[in-house]
This record gives sequence, C-alpha cells and structure tokens, in this order.
Amino acid sequence: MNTDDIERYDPLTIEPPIAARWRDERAYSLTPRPSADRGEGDETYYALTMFPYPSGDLHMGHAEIFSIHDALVRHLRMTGKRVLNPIGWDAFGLPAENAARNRGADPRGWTYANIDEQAATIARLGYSFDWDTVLRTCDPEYYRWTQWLFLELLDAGLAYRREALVNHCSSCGTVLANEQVIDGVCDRCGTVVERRPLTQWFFRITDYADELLDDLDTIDWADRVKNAQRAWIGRSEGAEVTFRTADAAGKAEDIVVYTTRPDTLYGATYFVFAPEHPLVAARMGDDPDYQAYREAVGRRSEIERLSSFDSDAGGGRAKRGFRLDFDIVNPVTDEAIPAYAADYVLMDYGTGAIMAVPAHDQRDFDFARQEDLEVRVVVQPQDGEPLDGATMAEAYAGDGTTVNSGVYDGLDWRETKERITADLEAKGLARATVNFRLRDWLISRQRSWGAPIPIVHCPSCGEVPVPAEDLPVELPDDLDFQVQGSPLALHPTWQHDVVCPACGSEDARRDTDTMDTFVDSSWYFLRYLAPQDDTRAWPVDAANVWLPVDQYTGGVEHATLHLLYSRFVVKAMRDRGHLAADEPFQALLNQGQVILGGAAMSKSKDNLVVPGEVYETYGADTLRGTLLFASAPEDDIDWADVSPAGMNKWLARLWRLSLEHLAREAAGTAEDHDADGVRKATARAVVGVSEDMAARKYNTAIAKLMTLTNAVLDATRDGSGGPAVREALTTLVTMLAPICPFVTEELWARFGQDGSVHDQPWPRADTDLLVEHEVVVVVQVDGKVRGRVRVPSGADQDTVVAAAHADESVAGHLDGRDVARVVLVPDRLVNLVLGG
RNA sequence: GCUCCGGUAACCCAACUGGCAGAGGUGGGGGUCUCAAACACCCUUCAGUGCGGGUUCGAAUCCCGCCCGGAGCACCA
Repeated sequence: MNTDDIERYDPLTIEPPIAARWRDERAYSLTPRPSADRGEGDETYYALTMFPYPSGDLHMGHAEIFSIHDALVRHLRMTGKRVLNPIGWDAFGLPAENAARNRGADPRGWTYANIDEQAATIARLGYSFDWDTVLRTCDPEYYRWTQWLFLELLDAGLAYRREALVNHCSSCGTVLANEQVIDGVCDRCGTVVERRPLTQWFFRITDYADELLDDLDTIDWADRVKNAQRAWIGRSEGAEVTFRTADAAGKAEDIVVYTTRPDTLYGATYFVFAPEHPLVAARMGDDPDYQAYREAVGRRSEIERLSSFDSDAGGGRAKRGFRLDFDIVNPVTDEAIPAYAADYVLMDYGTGAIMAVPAHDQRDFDFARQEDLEVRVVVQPQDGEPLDGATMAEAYAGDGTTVNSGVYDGLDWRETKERITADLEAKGLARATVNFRLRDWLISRQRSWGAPIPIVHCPSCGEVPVPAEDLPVELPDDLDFQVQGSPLALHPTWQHDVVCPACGSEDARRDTDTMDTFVDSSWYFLRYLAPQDDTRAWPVDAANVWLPVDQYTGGVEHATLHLLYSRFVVKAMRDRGHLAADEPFQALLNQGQVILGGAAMSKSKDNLVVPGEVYETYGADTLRGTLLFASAPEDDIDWADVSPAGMNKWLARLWRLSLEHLAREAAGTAEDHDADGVRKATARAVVGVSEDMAARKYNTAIAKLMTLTNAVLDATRDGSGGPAVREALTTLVTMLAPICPFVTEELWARFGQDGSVHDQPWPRADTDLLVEHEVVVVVQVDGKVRGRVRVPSGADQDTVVAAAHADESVAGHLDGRDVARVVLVPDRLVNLVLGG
C-alpha cells in the first residue's frame, strides 16, 4: 500500500472543532445535579482538582495536574461511575491588587480576563470539566457565603478577635501579610518590618487539634503530607509546673512553665522569660536598658527568623538575653536561680516562660555557655563516659538514669518524669498537660481584593455581626489602589456607609479588613454541589451524600495550609449540623512538579516552558500524552527528558495504521493472517491497561498501548489485516480515550462507530485467549538459571523436575549429585537445591 | 538536626505479593525509500540494579549501616 495516499495525522485541524463542540454542548455536565439521591447506588464519584489561581494563562504544572485528573475522570466514567467533576477559580488575592497598583488595572477586570483565558485553554486541551458548576471566589454570589461561614464560626465561638503581633511597615503605614515580608523587609518599599500588636480576627482551629491529628489515620493521603500535618500540629505531652519569684513572703508571684521533661527539674539552673512576657514588662518596664533590649529584639527577630542558618542545629542561632533584676525559686531544690529574658523563648508557645535545663536541652546549653551559667547533669546515660556539666560539649537529650535529684536518683528518666509530676501535682505545683505547636488561624488581612469581614463596629454595642439577610457585604468598585495603605480602609465612604445592626447608631463603621484567601478555598468543594443556589451555602442533603470528596488531586505545596484549613472547616460545619462528613478529602493524589534541567521553572529564571508551545505545534493530545507518559503521577517531570515529538510520532502511527486498515476494508481486501496472535495481544493489553488505569499508572498504561500498536504494526506489515486488526485498533482507541480524547474521538468516528468514544464502556478482555497450554519454566540449580523447559501449564512438581533432569545443560550442572530440595513456582520457575 | 521520596542501559522510565533484570520511549550507529534531505519504515547498540553487610533455595524488591540527589520542617521548651 502506498502510504502517500493516507491522510496525515493533523491534530491542529481535528482538535479545535471537537473541543468547541464539547464545551458548547456542555458534553460533560452532570445531570441531574447532585442531590440527596445518589442516583445509581454507589456509582457516584466526586473527583476534585485544586482550582487554579487566575494569574495569567495556565502553566505547565496546571497542564500536568489537569491531564492526570482528566484521565482519571474519563476512565471512571467509562467504568460506569457518575462523576461530579467541577471547575472554578480561586479568584481573590494579592496579584490582582499589585496589577491594579502597578498597571492601573481594575482588579475585577484583570481577574476575569485571566479566568477567560484559562477557561479557553482548559477547553482547548479537552479537560472534561462540568461547565455548569463554574464558581469564582471573587463573585459576590460566592463570597456572600464565605461571609456566612464566618458568621457561623462566630456564632459557634470559633471566631474571635484579639491582639496579635503583626508585620507593620512604618513607611507604607500599613500592616503586611506574611507573604509580603521578604527577608524581614517590606516587599513594597524595602523598609525593615516591625512587629506590632494589633487587634485581629482568628479562627479557633486549635479546638480541633486533637481530632485533626487523630483523623489523619482515617484518610488515604501520602505519608509525607500526613507527616507535614502532624509536625505542624506538633502535639507534645508534658506538665505545667509552678515556679515562684524569689521575693519576700507576700510579694512573691507564681509563674507557670510548660515542660516536656519534668524529670529534669533538679537540673533547672536558671529561668527564662519571653522578652515581651507581661510579668517582666510589669517589673522591668521602667528600666531603660530593658526597653532598649526589647526594642532591639523586636526589630531584629523577624529578620533572624526568616534568614537561613547553616548551623548544625536550631541551637546554632544566636540568642540574645537580658539578666533581669530578680530571681526565681526552683520548686524542688528551693534554690534561687537567675531569671533572664531571651528571644529564644516564644511568648505564644506554652506559657511564654521556661525552666532552663542546660545539661539536657541544646538551646539552654548554648545560652548557659554564652552567659557562663551552671550546667548540672541530672540524667546519666546507661553506658559510655559519665557526663560532666563543666566539660560537656553539647546537651544530652537521650535515655538515662536520674542523678543529682534527691529521692529520684537511680530511677529511669521516664519513671522519674511520672513520679515528679505526681508528687508536685499532690502539692498543687504541677499539672500534666498536652501542648500543641498549632496556633489559631489569623484570618484578618489588610487588603482590599478579598471578602470583607462581615462585622460592624459600634461605639456602644461593640462588634456586631452583619445580619445574614444583609449579606453580602460587597466591595466598592471604585477603590483607589495608589494610596499608601489599605485601599478599602482609606475609601472615603465605604466603612461609614452603615448603621449599627443592633442599635442603629450612625457612628458605627464597617470592619475594613478582608479574610485570608485560604478562607475562600476552605469550603469551595461544598459550594460546587450547587453553585447557583442563592438560598444557602450548600444543600445539606447533597453534602451528606457526596462528601467526602472521593479523590482530590493537586500540588503538595498546600500540605499544611489549604488542606488543614479545609479539614477544620468541615469538622466545624459538621458540629454545626451542616454536613455529616468528618473529613473533606478521603483520598489525595499529589502530582510531581514539572521542572527543567533539574531546576524549578520560573519567569525570573527565564526557563519557562508553556503549554502553548506544545499544543500549538503538536496538539493537545500530544501534550497530555507526553505529560502522562513521562513519569508516574507523583514523580517530578524534567521537561529536558521528555519528548513531545516521540509522543506525536506514536499517535501519528496509530492514525496511519487505522486509516490503512479502513482503506483495506474499503478495497475489500481486509483479511487477517494472524488473527489469533492479534486477538491475544489485544486481550493482553486490555488486562494490563485496565490494571494500570485503575492504579493510575498512566505511564505504563501508555507503554502497553504502544506495545499493542507495535503488535498491530507487525501483523499488518505485509499489507494484510482483517476483523482482528479492526478489533485491536478500536479497542486501543477506546483505552486511549481518557488520555488522548481528541484523536480517539476522531478515529472512533472514522471507524464508523456510533456516538462518542467517551461514552463507551471500558473494554473487557477475552481471558480465554490468554490461557496457555504450554509454558516455559525456568530451571535453577542452587539459585542460578541453568536452563528452561517447556511443560504443560499447571504441571506438577514431579513432571517439571523430570523435564529439568532431561535438559542437557541442567543435567550438566547437576553433575550426578543429589537434589536435596525442590522449590517450585508453578508455571514459572523451579529451583533444584543440591545436597551438601 | 528531624521527616519523607528517589538512585536500574548514554538518557528518561518499567519489573505483580521476593522468582529468567527490560514493557515503552529518547538518543547513538547502520540500512530502505529519495536527485538529495526531512518524514516514515527496518535492523542494531546498551545495565546486573549507589556502597557494605544480613535474611532466604533465591533479593532491584525485605532488614541494618552508610553515600549521593531532591523535597518539607526546624529556637515549639
């Protein structure tokens, strides 16, 4: 056959009309919409991918995750699942404000233009999202319910306002978000950022700390993500111990510390307060040296915290201390020990004060050496050189026996820990407690492209929630982004254009902060159930059926923020009766990154590969196939190692084989010369690809489809090919459909098949074809391969051993010696172990 | 320092629950086609699995100790 007569594979011509049709016809919209009715029993499936942030067009990372997600979704549909597959945009955030400030753009217009661009690319690439679910978090119809969520949490006592240290830039006259502070300076003007106390809104996520930790065991997430959350939550068990200032009777004050090692109390040779501790401020506030110290620490701490360290431990960081003019009494030794303020003690962990045990804590040890304080060993390791506080080079935090601790000497340190805690508890001086590293979630942002916090401040009523029926509290559309400070707070009328909902006072004003954008994204998966519902945030009955999300896909960079916040919100809403699930996302798949030459791609490095370069040259199918073939979904893809040209070549080959076959049929010459071989190859591919698709190993699924292609190529090389080849090709096209939806749709039509290939049931293999009557069994002698024998499948040990003995090369290695033991792996291998 | 992931052919990547190390691709070499080239097609090339121990009839796979690379967390008492 003359290949010149065959129409070339031309994806740039065949793909766009199909893409447009799918989008215009809403080909992948779920009907009926989600409701309490599961429809067909357990066949419903909620597939979710992290919604994009619209800061320009899609990048390669989006293309990767969407290609993985779409293969998963299309495959599930073909296996009979009813799949909810929504899309939306995480549309509030700082880049829109920056565009407004730097280029005079309108944040709303800028955002919507980017969304349109991304939506067009998504459609062009054939991702089968349900376009009837689209939501944007910056729409008033959406953030109305974000504000409702805030009021729910407020009503539940899970939202509260308190003073907190925040980043403040004196030059810009505004508070900054953590992301706006780069290496301790304002990213706008370069001024060193100060930490200032300001009153801010928090969500009480710490109320759920234990449950957030424990329920990690119930969800199917990668260990690294779970571990990141465990570390972030940071549960520790210890005791609160009461110390006392060394003052005359009557004047002494109690001061409580938290420690995980109450067994080392006898080794506490000094005492440290956080610099801003209220007891210190009360006693030292007038001391000019102390004031200077505090100022220096406050100014520098942020820079220190954000700078990197090449030290061998956290203790390598310089510690700035200040000797206070009073002492503290150690409750077990009754000694007066010196008190310090030092910046290595944090005000917002534990009680903001510690007992320092330099012999057994590296940070305390470093500080003690620096200040020349006593290092007293109270735990001796079981073996090795005994520790000497005067000469030891580092703290010892390992196991050991208690020493220098009165009646507790000689006990294992764990035993000492329990006994000391119990003894002090009996005297009212201690209490066993659990502590968490997790802090409450600060959600106030001094920004203007976000959901306004629905609170009115009234001079007589205080903080008054905006009544639910008055939501949304809408952003004004005439913000001036050129002002120094928060445009919303500096808007001439917005905050005053309100009366107190409680008393009607005209002096009331709106809260001018907006919510952290992570609040927007902490519940969007619930809104997808009914994005147009203007009577409630989500339908409770549908939520009870569809939550948790069956499969969530997205980047691992959200391990401790978005994923933790969403879990908190679901648990809180559950406790308010708005849904039944304990967790938002039952299974999580984290895709790898797309990198280039071993380094992350970025605009600043000018090493960006964008999806357009690929799909405008080779088409969307090649882009999708390339990304899925490059590696397993979880692994990184180095673009330097992949070959879109190779993927394109394979698709072109499949195209050519298909059209050649159709030409044979048209010419009436379609006959198989090896029908059995082709059918067997087809059945083998169906079995293998089905397994791989179910396990989401798209790279090996594609390899097996290539193998089948090669088998068809071999079978048709002589120009023959009949029904078996047609079956092989249509089956191949069906199985490739989730990965390369366009070329498969086109070929499906060319093969004269009805409907869309994407509506076909997933192929089943004729496994009878795969039953072998004879198998080749590998023969090992003492574990080394010495030959192969052909035996009937299912042959028993005697038969196989007899066949092995009959094999010349095997017999040579047996050398007449006795076989002491036979290990048989049926139909695969036999190992003859010779006697001593 | 702690946690997680990875290390197999020139390169990327496979190998079910321990059972013949190779499915697939890239690249290299040779060839067919062509006036020539590109494309396409055909043939071919290439590792004993990072290192050292151990368990086992048998280890890329399991265990222990290292080395290298990547990611995350780190003054949390």
